[in-house]
Amino acid sequence: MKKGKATIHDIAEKLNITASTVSRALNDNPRISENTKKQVLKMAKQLNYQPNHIASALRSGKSKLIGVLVPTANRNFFSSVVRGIEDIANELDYKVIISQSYEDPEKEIQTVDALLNARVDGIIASIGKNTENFDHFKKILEKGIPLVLFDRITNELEVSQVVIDDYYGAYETTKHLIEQGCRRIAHFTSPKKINIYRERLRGYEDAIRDANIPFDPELIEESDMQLEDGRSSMENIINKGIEFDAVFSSSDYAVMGALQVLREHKISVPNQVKLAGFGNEPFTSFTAPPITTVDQKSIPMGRVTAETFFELLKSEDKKSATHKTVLKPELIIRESSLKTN
Amino acid sequence: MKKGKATIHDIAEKLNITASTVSRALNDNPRISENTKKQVLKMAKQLNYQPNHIASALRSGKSKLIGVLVPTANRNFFSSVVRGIEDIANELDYKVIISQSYEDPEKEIQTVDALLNARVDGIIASIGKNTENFDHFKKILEKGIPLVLFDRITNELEVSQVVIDDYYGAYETTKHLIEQGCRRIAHFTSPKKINIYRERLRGYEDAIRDANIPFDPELIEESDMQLEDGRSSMENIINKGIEFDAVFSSSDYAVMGALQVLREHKISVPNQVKLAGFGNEPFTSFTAPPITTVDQKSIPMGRVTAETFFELLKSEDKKSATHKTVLKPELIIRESSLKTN
DNA sequence: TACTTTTGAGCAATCGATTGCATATTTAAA
DNA sequence: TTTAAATATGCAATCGATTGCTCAAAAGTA
Repeated sequence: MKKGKATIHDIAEKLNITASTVSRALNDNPRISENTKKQVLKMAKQLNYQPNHIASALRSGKSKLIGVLVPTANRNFFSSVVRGIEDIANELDYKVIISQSYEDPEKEIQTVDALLNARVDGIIASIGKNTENFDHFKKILEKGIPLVLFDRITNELEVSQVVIDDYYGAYETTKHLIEQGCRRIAHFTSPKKINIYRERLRGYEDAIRDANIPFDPELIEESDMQLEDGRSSMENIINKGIEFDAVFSSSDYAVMGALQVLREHKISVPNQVKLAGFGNEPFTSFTAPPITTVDQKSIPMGRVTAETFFELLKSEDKKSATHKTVLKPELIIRESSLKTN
Repeated sequence: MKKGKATIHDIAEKLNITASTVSRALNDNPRISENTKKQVLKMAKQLNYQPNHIASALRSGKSKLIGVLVPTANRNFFSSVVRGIEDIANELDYKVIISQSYEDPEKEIQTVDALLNARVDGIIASIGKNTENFDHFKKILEKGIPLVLFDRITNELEVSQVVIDDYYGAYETTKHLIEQGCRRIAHFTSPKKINIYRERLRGYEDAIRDANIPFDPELIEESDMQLEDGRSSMENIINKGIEFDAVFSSSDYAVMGALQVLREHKISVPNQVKLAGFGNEPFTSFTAPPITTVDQKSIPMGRVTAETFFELLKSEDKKSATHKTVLKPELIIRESSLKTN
């Protein structure tokens, strides 16, 4: 029984062959006879041999580890994407290392470094919302290490990316609100320069214009989009006496804040004001009334991201293997946005 | 610039010393002179040296990797614990590998094996609710690999564990409902033989008895505790015509289901029936009315679990370093359980 | 029978860092 | 001045698996 770990050398010794032969047999190398392979496999089982991935990683340069970098692990969207990634990675015998940037650019840089140090075979990331310099991501690319971005992306990098069609999601949502009779739709967005909010705003604007409704900048509220921010935004609009009959928020949390404030002001949803959010956070279906929102397809996004990643990993020419996938989000219509006959 | 990666040998060559000296210098070994250390550090920076953790792991037998096994990564409670673990692990230069068992005992076994194969330095796990055989965990212990369990534990294993005081949480919640005037409190629980539901049931029963309220088995509903299950349980009770004035559910999801059904039956919460859940899932504060629940201290639990883990890792004698931490949960009282004057 | 191929395995170097055991150089003590 | 004790490095093996190159034996060809 020894110290517990059997190595290829132990197998080799028992069988009176060399470790190289054992290694080749285990890797099903055609240069080894069937007979030898059979014996090796049998002995491996008998000795309860477990390959040492670390040794193999050192020699082969492949760690079978993927680094996943998300702003925070405990947000439903991100943890669901991680789940999707892990689903696929495990099927292919890869392990997922998870790290968080906490939306802090400094920490994001360190974390990328740490992942690189851990010798991951590649990185999947969603960019923190305060990140404006992308040198740390460029560094990954320069090292020839596969990189795939999802959801929070940037155009400054030539990388594979997986996103949902934020523009479409926002356009459809806004259109839906208009169809329900709304003409003065407030929009909550973020001043942050990240793709998702920008695209959603664009979708909102276009839908408004296409319906020949004048765009009123007074109806746009910028904030950090947390629940509290949504509350303030709503209060702002109400206090300024701005006329509005709907709120379309780029974040479910912010729209939740709006709902609370409306309740407090005894403004009825959806009778007087209709609401829609974005993200399909679990809670949106549990509120009273349930909130209309846009599903971001988080688990599929994780799976597609992982698939994109492994394609890239296999490809010879990283450059030309770069491509962008756009998933269609789904408008989930619930009571908060429905016309009350 | 070479191929990009500088090794200790490159540093050694430039400085006309040996790799051993460089290695010692980088590890701040007292046997190396301050002067040499300074030079090595300087050259390391100059060559942009990044230590190869894989090589170090192979030689030292320490991978600086922790395996974290959870039923599913995208449940708020688990992802928050993972976040807490990651917080601490990162401070100590450890990386976290995450894997999921999907509540499937078979998959759980495979996953443990995979983590062991990845040569993690230790494992932190929460047991799947269908797991009844613990041999795979015993195997971890037999190999002398540190193991810490959190939340979903078992008494069949002599390991360090971190849990909340489920009994206390349930007792306090039930007591609170009684204080609000309830006498016929239904309890939703699971038939699964796992510690958390058993303890919560015990807390419920004791609180009832201590208040001299007769225990009525008709008020106990067993299910898998998902939202749909909560709905059925509530329907059951209503349809059977069982008298009740409160529901205390061991799961927030199930109590959410109950709330929906009560709404549909036009039974007013908290006027006619009071509600309390367990878990403090984010949505519970967003419902109408907001739901009273028990906070499980997920992020602290993650941090404490990680701390327990690292203590164990450092300790010489794994056996005696085994200990159990019990965190106090917090009853979060919200409108759903409050007496309406 | 003599010569070329094919097949199956072994040898030894390698991946990069670590570490027990020398060894050389100083410094301190006798 | 001689010897003992520190101090600073070097040497070489090691962790376990992989792989280019070499070589012997068996099979095929002329």
